[in-house]
Amino acid sequence: MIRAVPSRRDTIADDLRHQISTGNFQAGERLPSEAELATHYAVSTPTLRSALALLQGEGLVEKIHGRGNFVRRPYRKITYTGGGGEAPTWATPSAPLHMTARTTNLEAYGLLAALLDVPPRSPLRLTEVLYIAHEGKSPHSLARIYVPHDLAPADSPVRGEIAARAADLRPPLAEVQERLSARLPTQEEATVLRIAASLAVLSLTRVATDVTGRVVEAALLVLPGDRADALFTTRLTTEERSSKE
Amino acid sequence: MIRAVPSRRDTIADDLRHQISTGNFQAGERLPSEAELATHYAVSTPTLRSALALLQGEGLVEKIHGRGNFVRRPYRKITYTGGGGEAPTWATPSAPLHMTARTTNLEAYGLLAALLDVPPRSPLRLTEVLYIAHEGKSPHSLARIYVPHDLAPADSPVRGEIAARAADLRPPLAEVQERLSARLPTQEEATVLRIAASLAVLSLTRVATDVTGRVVEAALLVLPGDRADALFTTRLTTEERSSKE
DNA sequence: GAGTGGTCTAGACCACGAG
DNA sequence: TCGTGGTCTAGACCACTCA
Repeated sequence: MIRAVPSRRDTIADDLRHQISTGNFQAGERLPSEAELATHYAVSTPTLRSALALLQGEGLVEKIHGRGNFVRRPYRKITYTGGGGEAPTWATPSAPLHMTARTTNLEAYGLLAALLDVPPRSPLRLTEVLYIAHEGKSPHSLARIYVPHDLAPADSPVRGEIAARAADLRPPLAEVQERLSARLPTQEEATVLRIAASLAVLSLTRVATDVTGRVVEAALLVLPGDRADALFTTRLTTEERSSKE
Repeated sequence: MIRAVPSRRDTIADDLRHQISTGNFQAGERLPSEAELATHYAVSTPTLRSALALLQGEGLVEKIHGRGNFVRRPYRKITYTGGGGEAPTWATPSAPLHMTARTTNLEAYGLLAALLDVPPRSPLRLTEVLYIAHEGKSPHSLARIYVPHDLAPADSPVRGEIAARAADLRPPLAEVQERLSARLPTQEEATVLRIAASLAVLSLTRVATDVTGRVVEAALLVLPGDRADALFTTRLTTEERSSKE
């Protein structure tokens, strides 16, 4: 099942990976131009570019049009902590992420209406908050949070962290559903996050319901696969254990 | 930020997508050969192939070397249900998945040792069960489950479902940790699952601990992003709600 | 304007699958 | 053997970035 003759693309990608991992190419450094690399490896530019595309998909290399190919800094892996209730949505190992937020009011339609469990015919007024997390200068992840307009705080300033969303003046949460899938980013997401279109993202949809059964928040999160993962911890109560059969 | 002039690749991909969605190309059907398509769209073969690669990454098209490009059947989306305790790991909407399993004994090393929380120097004897779920004839997803050898059932036959793993003769579970990330498949995974190397997979690592704190199971699951997602439901108890500040 | 990556061409030759 | 996809070439021309 394994190719007897590895393709030139793979050979080149392996070599570049090795050179990056050994520090021959430093993090943040610009690689030689594609033309130079193609000459060095004695391949044509399309072949070399396909090798770079592999590294790009792994998040090792970032291409910037008109400037060059850059070795990405090793990531601080950020862990999204699921389970809704407890405090920190983001477990940040060292440096905190900087968030920018933009608030918009709109009406529920299509997917949003389904998420918020409102009839699509009688649209609900929503407050959308678009968060872009930054790690240093480069964007890290993306979150769109929708809250029914009457539950949104009257003032909607930029807030320091995603966890500090309007969770205070509402009935307590009763249930949080989080659905995760892996996919490639949309073109828009790839542009905003400055990631390759071939880098997988973790797409997370979170719906929070309060004790009255009303959906009080829906969130769409996009976490690039090379710098974020999600962790769910379930502690089983004795009742659950015994009901397991 | 949006390209004013869409590339030929995108134009062709859009057209093929449209033809597939309108049933002009039926599910399971073979597309015209790449040479024919290239002629039809008046582009060169590499350009046409890059358009097909997009559809492949979306799971709409399956390439089979020497045979052609085939329209994939629409997927039954399978939902992996997290949270460990409750019964069904897989929520299967209609047709159940068929599982094949292979049991091996080996020793914990590297990643496995870390997962099972044993010192890497004194390797632990493990039983590995490799599951491949099939939907009809084509592979669906992949699971590798590791259990300490002394906890594995003496007989290790092929079992009907993944949930029926050795969970009966052990101390009850106390905690389940599930870590999810999005990435591209390894070459091996792509081969086994017959998916494109560019189709994102959901990678799930599950570690179950019993009441004594011992790791009794580690599982590595690979769920292709086009046919599976994961769902976590958290019901908040009153204590958790009140401790939220 | 110089240098970079982005897209595309019009072929060539190789590897795989089925008859 | 024949038709398919897989890989690769050696350019061309366009678009973006920066000085």
